[in-house]
Amino acid sequence: MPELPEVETIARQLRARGVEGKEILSVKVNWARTVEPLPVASFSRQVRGTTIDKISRVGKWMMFSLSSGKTIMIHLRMSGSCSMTPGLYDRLVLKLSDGLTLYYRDTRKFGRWKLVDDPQIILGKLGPDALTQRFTKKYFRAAMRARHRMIKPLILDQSIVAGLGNIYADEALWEAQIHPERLSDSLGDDELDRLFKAIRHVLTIGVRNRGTSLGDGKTNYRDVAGDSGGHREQVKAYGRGGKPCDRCGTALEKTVVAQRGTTFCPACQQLDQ
DNA sequence: GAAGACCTGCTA
DNA sequence: TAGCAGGTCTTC
Repeated sequence: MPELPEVETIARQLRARGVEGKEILSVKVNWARTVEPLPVASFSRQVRGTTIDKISRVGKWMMFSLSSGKTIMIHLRMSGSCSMTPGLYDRLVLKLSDGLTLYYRDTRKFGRWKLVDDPQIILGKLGPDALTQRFTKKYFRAAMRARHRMIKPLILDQSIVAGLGNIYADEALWEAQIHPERLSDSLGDDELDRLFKAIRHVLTIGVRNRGTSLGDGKTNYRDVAGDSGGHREQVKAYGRGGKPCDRCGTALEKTVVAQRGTTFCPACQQLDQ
């Protein structure tokens, strides 16, 4: 669930709540596999007593830089979130100085907290973050042309561009009017430029709206305050199968592309170009 | 490119 | 009760 805008929202809110600069007084791990590497005891021992100097984000990774020189790298996967108040499904709890407590919540238990010496070992495998200057039109064109793959799974590939997940991929393709199964090396300059712009646009709007949440259940994204994010009303494609396209009124189609649920407009996003 | 694994909760 | 879900990794 959490993609770039949701992770960015959480990172910003943790900063706003003063988590940076706090000492970690204690660590409680309720689901052992959240933590890597195991065992939990050594994770806790290495983290306790350090200060969270800085919170940052690259792609869907959030990093806590610790005063020890180590880094906690957090990946929320499908259902991870952070809160300053306790709740069901808290898998890891950090007691911080000044009376703050950070609760890591994760219904499906897929998320990970990795303690690493060097974040680059993980970040080095990622393509440029979609909202940084490193992600350029020129890079994007070349990366797409260099491959012969369906465009949707390609823009979901974090080693090519970091940050997009299933929702924003569908949104970007809808906005650029490109069929999700078009082959990457069949796209013209104008189409690639449109998609490049759309990727940046949907993510930027997503951040501005503090992320997206669909449905109302416990498994959905929540920000640090427990809010569901304001981007939900802005979604044009994802989860709108059968509903009319905002652009042309044609019923949106729900299919499966590369094993992922995919919604697109069969009129605006054509396969044969 | 596809399928299975990791998990739980919600919807049909 | 079966099938599905925003992510990634491993193994064909």
